[in-house]
Amino acid sequence: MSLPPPVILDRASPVPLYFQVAEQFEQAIVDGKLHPGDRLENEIELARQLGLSRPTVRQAIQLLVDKGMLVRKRGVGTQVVHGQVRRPLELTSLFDDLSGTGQGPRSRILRLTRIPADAKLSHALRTAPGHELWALERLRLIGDDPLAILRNWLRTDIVDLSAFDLENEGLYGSMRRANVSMSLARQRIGSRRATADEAELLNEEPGAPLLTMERTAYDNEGRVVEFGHHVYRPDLYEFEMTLLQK
Amino acid sequence: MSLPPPVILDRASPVPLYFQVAEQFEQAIVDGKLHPGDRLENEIELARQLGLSRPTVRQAIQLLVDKGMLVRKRGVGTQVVHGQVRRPLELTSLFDDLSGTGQGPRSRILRLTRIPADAKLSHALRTAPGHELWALERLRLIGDDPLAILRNWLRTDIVDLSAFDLENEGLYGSMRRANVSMSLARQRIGSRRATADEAELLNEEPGAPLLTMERTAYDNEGRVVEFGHHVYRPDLYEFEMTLLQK
DNA sequence: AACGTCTTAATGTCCTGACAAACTATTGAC
DNA sequence: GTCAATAGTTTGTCAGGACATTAAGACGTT
Repeated sequence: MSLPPPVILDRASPVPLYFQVAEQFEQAIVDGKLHPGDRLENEIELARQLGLSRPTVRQAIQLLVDKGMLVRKRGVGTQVVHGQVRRPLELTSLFDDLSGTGQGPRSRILRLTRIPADAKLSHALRTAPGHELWALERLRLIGDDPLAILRNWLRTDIVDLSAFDLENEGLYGSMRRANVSMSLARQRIGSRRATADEAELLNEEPGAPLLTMERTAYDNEGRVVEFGHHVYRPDLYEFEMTLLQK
Repeated sequence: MSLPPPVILDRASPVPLYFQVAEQFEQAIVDGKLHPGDRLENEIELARQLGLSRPTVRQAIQLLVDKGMLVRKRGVGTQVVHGQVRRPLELTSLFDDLSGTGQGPRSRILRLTRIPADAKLSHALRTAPGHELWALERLRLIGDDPLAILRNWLRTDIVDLSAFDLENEGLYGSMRRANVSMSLARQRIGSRRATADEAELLNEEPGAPLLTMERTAYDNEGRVVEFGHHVYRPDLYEFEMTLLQK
């Protein structure tokens, strides 16, 4: 005897039905109502219970399969994955999430100025040399401990920045408000020694190892909208990610 | 006037039709027959030209959208993405690819022994303390330059390892031959100072920064099948990845 | 030239239906 | 008890269809 599917559908909602189903199954997994190893009802039975078509149910399940939360096997069924995937590294997580709860990370703006692009920046941002850019530099802290130095450069003709907006909505929020959409970003994670300035800002010794992350973000038209270079104290930070077999 | 779709379907093939379509579109993008910014025929017309149903064509397109090669927009159409995604970091790329071509990286086995699991390893591999493990340590080189020290631990009851097999097919190949399938892996990328031993092996100064990567791989049943800890010379290596907007 | 409206184009969502393939369980023969 | 064959279960693939929503272009008016 299996549980009814933990789903209540709202056909009046603008949220697609397949998405509602996926979200509620995901919530059931996260909440512990569905446990690793649990098997779902077969697709035809699920569709019948939910009053949906089988393709719609399959589409919902596929979303969770893509997220690594469910696994399907022909002739066997659909099962909640053992060892749940933690939230994968996503585009927006590259920007500071000013959730403001508890003792989470926060950022202090060190500098926000307009500069002409030098050769390196004009190459990274695909602009003409001398093109005007925002140069944003922030110190990221956990409590009173410095965690990272975040440097970002953006074209001034794409987005307007102010210290006030950055404090309230973060860089990503400012870009979204300027209707700058990002569809993909390339990043490289590496390591090097801290410079004297970085060491001082991060309370490290000069020459101490730093974890580095350099990123170029593109919009839907393939234009570079942002270039960033971050350095982190490796004793306080590491990049965690989940890889799925394709 | 648009080009015919670059697709030849083989209905006798065991490869699903949607997959054939996706593969051949992808090939056309990679080969330059389709350029960034190019728009595909609309779905209905594509389906007609290919003699397929629209859902089948949509499934093929969705594969390439998920790979970040195509982008769709309601009311507008489907377009080849500007700024193609490079091959994303995948599970198997974590293991050495002994492609043996040119001056690619190669590995020298430093040690392959059976050891009883200590507390840390039994925790990482979810075994009882004392459980027998393979301890594999390799030095990875580019030409004559040491690049990385790769350490991996696996349960001896899951896979058999030999220096011969590792030289010929790599760790991943050995696991595949033992029917060990991995569906996901968690990894953390960080940085720390080199120990004296590591520094000597990597031709670095003691205390030099190293880029580190720790990984736990799981099979389809959620069991830990491998635990690895790699350290890289950051002047010779960085992790590069592409993130897609979800 | 700018703006609003309408039409057209294309994708997004959802449905019904059928058959194939892989996996598991059952049954019968030896 | 073992093995092969068969049946049952479930997902995978594919087809055809309809309506909704979003986006862009054309056209008329100011």
